[in-house]
Amino acid sequence: MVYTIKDVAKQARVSTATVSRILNNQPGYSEKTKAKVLQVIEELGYEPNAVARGLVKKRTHTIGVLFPSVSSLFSGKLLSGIESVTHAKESSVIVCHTQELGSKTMKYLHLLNEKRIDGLIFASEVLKGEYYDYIQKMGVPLVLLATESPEFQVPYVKVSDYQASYSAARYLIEKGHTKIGMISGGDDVIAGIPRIEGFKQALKDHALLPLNEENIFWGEDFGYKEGKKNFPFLLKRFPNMTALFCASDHLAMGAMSAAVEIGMKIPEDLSIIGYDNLPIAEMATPPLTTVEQPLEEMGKRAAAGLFRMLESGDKMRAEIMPHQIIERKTVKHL
Amino acid sequence: MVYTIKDVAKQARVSTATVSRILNNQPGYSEKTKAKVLQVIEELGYEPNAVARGLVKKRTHTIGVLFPSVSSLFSGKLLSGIESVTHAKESSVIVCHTQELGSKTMKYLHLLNEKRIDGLIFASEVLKGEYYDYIQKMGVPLVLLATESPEFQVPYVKVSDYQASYSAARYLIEKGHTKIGMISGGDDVIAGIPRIEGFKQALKDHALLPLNEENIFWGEDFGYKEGKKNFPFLLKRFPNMTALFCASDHLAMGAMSAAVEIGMKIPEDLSIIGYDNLPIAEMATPPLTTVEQPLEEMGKRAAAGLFRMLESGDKMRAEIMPHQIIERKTVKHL
DNA sequence: CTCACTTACGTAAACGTTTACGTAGAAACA
DNA sequence: TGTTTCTACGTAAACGTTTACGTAAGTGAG
Repeated sequence: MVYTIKDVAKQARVSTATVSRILNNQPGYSEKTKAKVLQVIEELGYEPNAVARGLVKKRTHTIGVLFPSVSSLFSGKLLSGIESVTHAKESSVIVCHTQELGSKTMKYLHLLNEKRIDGLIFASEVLKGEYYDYIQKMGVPLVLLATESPEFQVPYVKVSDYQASYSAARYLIEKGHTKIGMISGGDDVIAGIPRIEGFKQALKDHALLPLNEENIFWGEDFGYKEGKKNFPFLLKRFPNMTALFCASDHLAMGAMSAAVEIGMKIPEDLSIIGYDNLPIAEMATPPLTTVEQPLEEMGKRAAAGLFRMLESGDKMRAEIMPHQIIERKTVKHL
Repeated sequence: MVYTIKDVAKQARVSTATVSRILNNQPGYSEKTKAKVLQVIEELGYEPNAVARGLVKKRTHTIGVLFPSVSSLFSGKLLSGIESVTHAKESSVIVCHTQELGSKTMKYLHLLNEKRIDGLIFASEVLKGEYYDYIQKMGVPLVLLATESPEFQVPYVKVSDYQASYSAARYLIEKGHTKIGMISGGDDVIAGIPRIEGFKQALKDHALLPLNEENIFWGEDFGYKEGKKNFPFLLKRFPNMTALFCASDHLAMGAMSAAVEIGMKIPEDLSIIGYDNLPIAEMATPPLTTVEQPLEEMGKRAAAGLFRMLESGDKMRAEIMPHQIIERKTVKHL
């Protein structure tokens, strides 16, 4: 048997209004009735129905989070951050993994709209016009996480891919490297191009490389297999390379694996630096030097910003999170 | 402006009942009115309010999932499976990460109860009596995932830890090893003890080891650091070990790292087999041989079972999922 | 003692659906 | 033609809350 506010009211010989007031601690009752009502609540094990409450308050205390994939460490860390602040706000999060399929994304958006979520976090994927328009219609606050939108003005939380890549390259240069290669993860506007540009700029600023870009391999995605597959091609094009910047830790792991398979030693024969600082970076042999994105903190910030928008109504502004080089064992000082 | 069923009814000059019938395609209207209503819906961009619907139908099309941690690859894979079948059922999943804190778990349970979720998946943690009792009171179907309950009769989906560990040990034996060590991840009844017992039984069945268990190191948890920290202790106790079974891939990665740091070669000097087959296993250098748990499939099964219970009302029975040895490069044939 | 406030409630409408029940007209049948 | 059975709806209650509004009793000032 699950009880309602009416049962409580009846048992305590008061009206439902009074019970509701006590529950939401608003004024308008004596200490005596409060005690009585609380006692009845305790006895019955009554818990308010958030669905009914949501209906009248037009607030469900639920936010939606859209990820391309939910099973990667990357999403996991972001989600962990989001979830912890959301829970602290007495709310909960509905996760959706779109598998980067537009149709799935739209279907999720409709579902979330029907559920009348309070707000939305859109993570690590590009915000298409179709999505944006629909979210506008939904009328809920939106924040982008680990991505940004050149097209629409939407608050976001991310590190600067350009600057972080610049840092990675400069780090290698400071360690005495001059022949530096890069394996990129794609040509998307968010994480693809800026990382390449940051890398190139660092080399240029130190008057290092020719401009024909034979030292950059443009991959298809950011995965392990891609890194493993593409490393040999890059090496053939650029055989005297002494250091390599990979646009993700997964790519770096793949490249490292390919390198040791052909008998190279890391970091003696080749220095490698990754990007993300996923837990695997620490577990690699040797442990991977990489540039850290504070993923969990980013998730927290995004959620905190969303709740601020919800509560105060004013817009959140973009937050550029600091990145950081995590020095481990894959870069050799020449 | 967000429209309601009343707006649609008014515009289409019918009653809300008719609109509702059309929306839920129940009989009771002509093709002509249906067309008219659908047209109005289209024009207004009306979408039904799932909150109101949930209130009267007493079904929210939302399930809850409780994880100890949401940022591990392990949870990620499980969640991915759960999420995909849940979405196929037009439902959504609320994730909660308890951080293995009892107080947090109870708080989540209350939250989920207030939200009137339809069902609950409880993953990879032991189901305490307190939780079980409360969930019973909630009156929603429950399935355990990657865990089981010796105490209460609750359906679960998992591999047999005992058998999987037995297989791992037997695999090493078949490769000619006789001096086999193990690093365990704890002494809990679910994943700790059974893996140790399976391992011991395999050795016993092949008349291999003495019974004093100096070849087993009982760790505190299943993490990388624990593996790294404990490997040297085990090696000291059991110096002529040629093969090692670790109760998780993370432990194996840690042990591997510790081993190479003291100059050992894998698999020449020591063979290692892990447990889980997380993505990192493939990315390790050398790639880690391990026993696979089909995590994503397990997530799918658990969710599918939960929905079956919801729809048909009958109990789901426990499902033991098959495990499998994934042969990679960390085990040498003696 | 009267008047104005305040306190402590209760009443009932509203939130946006679904659905049991009722009914008018058409169709079918005898 | 009269009776019955469908079909195609409409009416209104119900789901479990919150909250605007009303009101009776108590309190304090003059």
